[in-house]
Amino acid sequence: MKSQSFPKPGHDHERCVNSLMVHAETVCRKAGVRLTEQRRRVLEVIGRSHKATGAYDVLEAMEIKGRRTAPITVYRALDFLMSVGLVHRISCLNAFTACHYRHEQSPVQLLICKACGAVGELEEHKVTQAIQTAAAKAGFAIDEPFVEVTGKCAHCCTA
Amino acid sequence: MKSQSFPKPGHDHERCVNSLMVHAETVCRKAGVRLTEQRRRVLEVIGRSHKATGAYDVLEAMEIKGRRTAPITVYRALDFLMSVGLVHRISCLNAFTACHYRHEQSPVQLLICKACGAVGELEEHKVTQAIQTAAAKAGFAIDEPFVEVTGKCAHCCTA
DNA sequence: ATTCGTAACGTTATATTATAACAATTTCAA
DNA sequence: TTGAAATTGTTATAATATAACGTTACGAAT
Repeated sequence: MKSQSFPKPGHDHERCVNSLMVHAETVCRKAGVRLTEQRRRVLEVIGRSHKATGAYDVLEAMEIKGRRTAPITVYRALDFLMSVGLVHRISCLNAFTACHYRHEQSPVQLLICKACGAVGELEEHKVTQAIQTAAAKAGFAIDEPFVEVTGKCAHCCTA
Repeated sequence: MKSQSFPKPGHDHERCVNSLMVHAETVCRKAGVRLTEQRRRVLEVIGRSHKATGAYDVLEAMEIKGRRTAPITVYRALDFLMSVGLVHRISCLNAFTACHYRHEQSPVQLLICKACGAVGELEEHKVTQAIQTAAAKAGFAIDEPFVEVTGKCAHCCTA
């Protein structure tokens, strides 16, 4: 799998999800943390699309026979998944997206298509470096750089 | 006033606020939009510090003799102020900060000090360009790039 | 100066997103 | 197997943001 990309419309998404879940197992095993049932379910729901998913959307999708779990359950799973780099938060939308690539933990740039809702993940070191340089000039020590770009993806541009 | 910077601790903040309000008048006059009393009050409150300010903090600060305006009033003013570039939204904090510089409308990078809460504003074209280049490679047409960097400011680093 | 259309604001209600606090359960290792 | 820590359940509530609709203020055109 590529280390960065925008999701192609019509790609084999089932493989995509399978790969995501297998990867998740690997990541958690290596880190010595537990990918529990709840966490797996939350990741599966978010991974079903490349779109931004709200916490309450996840909640709804996890509903079984009218029985829904509490919001806190989803938020706890999300916090865990973000801590291991399997999910990205999209602040400007108050939403989340699964990390479908292998850039675990390193800074990512998110591209958010306003037309189709898809979220692309980039890992451009030049962007990160430019931010690092700019921050350093101001004497600012970076903890985490969040880059979220709204716009129109290639597919929606041509369509 | 510099076009970009991190607020110096101990700077003359009163001048800072005065300058902000004068600038706001100018911007609005030029744009042919109205800096009404409510909008002015909201901007004044936000401009009082270089920190991130929540909408409900503004609400509280605007309270006169126990009488507070409705949240929507603040949000409407914030939407207006953002539309003319006098206020920046800080998505990762669900908060807002006054724009103390003169980079109206062009993309800005926000530096958020986790120690003292101060927010710095940069306008580094290299950052914007790096994002532009990266997005272009992915065929993505940028609408707006949000860059929010958390960390520790120069003053807090040495303190 | 009047009036008329639009922009701004007031008012009430509610939607959406996120967390607190504490009890019960599960897990894994000693 | 038992005890500490991690996870989850349960209930309640906090924090952030918007909808809908009526009223007022403003400014341009007559």
